[in-house]
Amino acid sequence: MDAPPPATRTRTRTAARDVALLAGVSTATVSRALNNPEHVDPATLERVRDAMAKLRYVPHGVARSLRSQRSRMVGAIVPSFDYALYARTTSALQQTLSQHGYAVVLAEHHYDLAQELQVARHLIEHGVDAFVFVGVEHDPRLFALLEDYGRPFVLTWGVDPERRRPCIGFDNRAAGHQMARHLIALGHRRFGMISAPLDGNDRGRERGAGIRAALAEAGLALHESHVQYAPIALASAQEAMERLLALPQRPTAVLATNDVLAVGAMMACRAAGVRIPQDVSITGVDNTDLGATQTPGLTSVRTPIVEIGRAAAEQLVARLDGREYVANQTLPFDLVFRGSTAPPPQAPAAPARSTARAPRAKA
Amino acid sequence: MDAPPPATRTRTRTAARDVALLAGVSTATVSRALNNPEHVDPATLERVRDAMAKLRYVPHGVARSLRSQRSRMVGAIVPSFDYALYARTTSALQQTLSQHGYAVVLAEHHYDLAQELQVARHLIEHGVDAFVFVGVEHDPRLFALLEDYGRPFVLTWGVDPERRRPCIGFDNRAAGHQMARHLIALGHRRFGMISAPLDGNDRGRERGAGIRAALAEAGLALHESHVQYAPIALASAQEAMERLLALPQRPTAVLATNDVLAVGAMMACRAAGVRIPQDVSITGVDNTDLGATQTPGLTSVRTPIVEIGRAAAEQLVARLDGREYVANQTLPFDLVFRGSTAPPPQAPAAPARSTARAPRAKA
DNA sequence: CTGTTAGCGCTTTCAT
DNA sequence: ATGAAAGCGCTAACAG
Repeated sequence: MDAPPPATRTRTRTAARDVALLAGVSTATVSRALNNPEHVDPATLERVRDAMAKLRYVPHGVARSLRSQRSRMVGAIVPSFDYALYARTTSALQQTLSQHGYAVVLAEHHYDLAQELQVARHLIEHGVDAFVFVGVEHDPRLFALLEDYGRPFVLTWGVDPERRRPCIGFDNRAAGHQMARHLIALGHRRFGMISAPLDGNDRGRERGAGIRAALAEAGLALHESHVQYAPIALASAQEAMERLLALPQRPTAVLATNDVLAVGAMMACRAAGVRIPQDVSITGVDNTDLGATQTPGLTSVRTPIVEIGRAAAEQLVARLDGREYVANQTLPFDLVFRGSTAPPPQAPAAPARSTARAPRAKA
Repeated sequence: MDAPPPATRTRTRTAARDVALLAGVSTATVSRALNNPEHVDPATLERVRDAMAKLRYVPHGVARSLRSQRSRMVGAIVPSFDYALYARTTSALQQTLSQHGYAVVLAEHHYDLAQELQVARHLIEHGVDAFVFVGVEHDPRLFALLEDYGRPFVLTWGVDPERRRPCIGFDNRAAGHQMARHLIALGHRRFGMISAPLDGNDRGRERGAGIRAALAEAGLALHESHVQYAPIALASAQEAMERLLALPQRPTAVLATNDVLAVGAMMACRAAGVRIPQDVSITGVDNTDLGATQTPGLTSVRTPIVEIGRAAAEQLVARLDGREYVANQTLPFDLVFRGSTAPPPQAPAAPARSTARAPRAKA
């Protein structure tokens, strides 16, 4: 229970004026020494720099921002940091931006697009120059706000097929589609799906859509009772899988729209004594360490987690500098096959349409 | 390959002056309506608020910062976001700060205390009001800098025994100590340790020290060949464990100073056909999902990941508001026992000092 | 190449 | 309760 003095910023810090005085120049020259050293006489430059060093001068970025209309801060608004994914993307973003002298202001919206709008407003108020968002779909008022305040932004983790706005991501639908194809090729015919709630999550929705499309193309039904929605957390995914396991026509393969959900499903199987992959195959998306280290390892989609962050940073820096940039980037992904997928218990090797049942040994 | 116009902040945004004009008041009153509404006549207040709404006025935080000497931004400088831990703490920090109108500026230093100093300097330049750091130990110049610029800060994830600076964390040494005690109590006598590199990581160092102390107190040796240092990543931990497994006197229990290292060790065991816990027990620290979901589950220490972030935010807000605050908080932790620990292969139930070997069945 | 001047948008005395 | 005026620290525009 300490009773400290209120946090006051006492002694005024050394300002450009102090440096100017010591170096015998004007503040304008101090400013130039910092921002356009090539326009300063080498001898003068040295005097100024000496003075800066002597006084340990740190420019007042806030004053600079007010005058120059640029804060050199970028807002990163992500759904959540609980899922390690966005933390890693943000880390890459931060590292790259930092190399260019930009700072990252962080905010979460917890899959609430209305809150995302609020948060963006706050960050504009705080003065950020540009934004990175996750997902392609947002509140129209968000785009209006960004337009109003002339803030460049880039959408990540998805692609806008119509290329209306700058996007850096990959084709989530294709990812779901390919994973479903993999299981179909293994001989599965009875599927379950564990999806993140669709609200405010276009990545999950696209992945699910890809899965549904692949099954439909193969003439396979995915009854809604075989689709479970669960918040992105192990416990809720586990419960979702329990419901799937309790189904009369239990699926032989369960596709989760991300690794956390998939691992939650694996936990449910372990608890229920259901063997993976002998009794049921499970797949995730994102290829996280969480999935890769399971026993058996989780078959997943390797998504460009770090590349997205880096590319987003580079695009924004280019734009803020008025340079050319590639507005839409579709990055590659690929499937990583591990032990969690195998042919179904009674695998119909033949491309039968019905739930055929021909006994077959598994690898 | 788009060639866009340079990102210009065109049309000057609506400022307090515009609101004042529309409401028929001065900018001073607009300011008061925002910051001291109780000092404004209710009727006037309403007019001003209407005008703000009509113009969708968003205050210019940068200008406000320059004038008021407070940016309402807090810098969070963490070692890395790759280890999900700090992301979760930062998430809690951000949520709490956000409720009080503060934004979080994020930076990593990758366990380089010199870079941490640099980064802090940058964030001061960007104008943050206060800082959160991870760990108790830092470059003395960092503290000098913070002192110079009058920036309050709180150190997290550790405790300063001498209570010289505000700290919110837990006793890492005790955590390591208790975990080692657990394994000793199970009958283990030959130990290995996988530690994060000690440089710039006082949490790891303290945990290791606690482990060493517990072993020493039990009269057990921990030869340096049985201590492996590995960067906090699965692959390097796996290699470290491989070295431990190759030892002539292979340990029956391996203590890792965090969950990532422990899981890496588990991977090495699986690859080598070494059974957990029958052949070797493994423990981690931090009780992450990564460890909890392994087969068998990882015995670990539940650390106050979220509480640290929340408490740090609350302390800083209190300080910045000039309110009282608790400078030093030691939060509790506890051990979580899972399947990765069991008595050693040939457990000497008796408190033997030598590497006795009496056959014994395991649970 | 360098200095002078003005002012970014806000808050804050100091009057009234 | 409200307004006028000053100025936070810097950079941009313009002279010279």
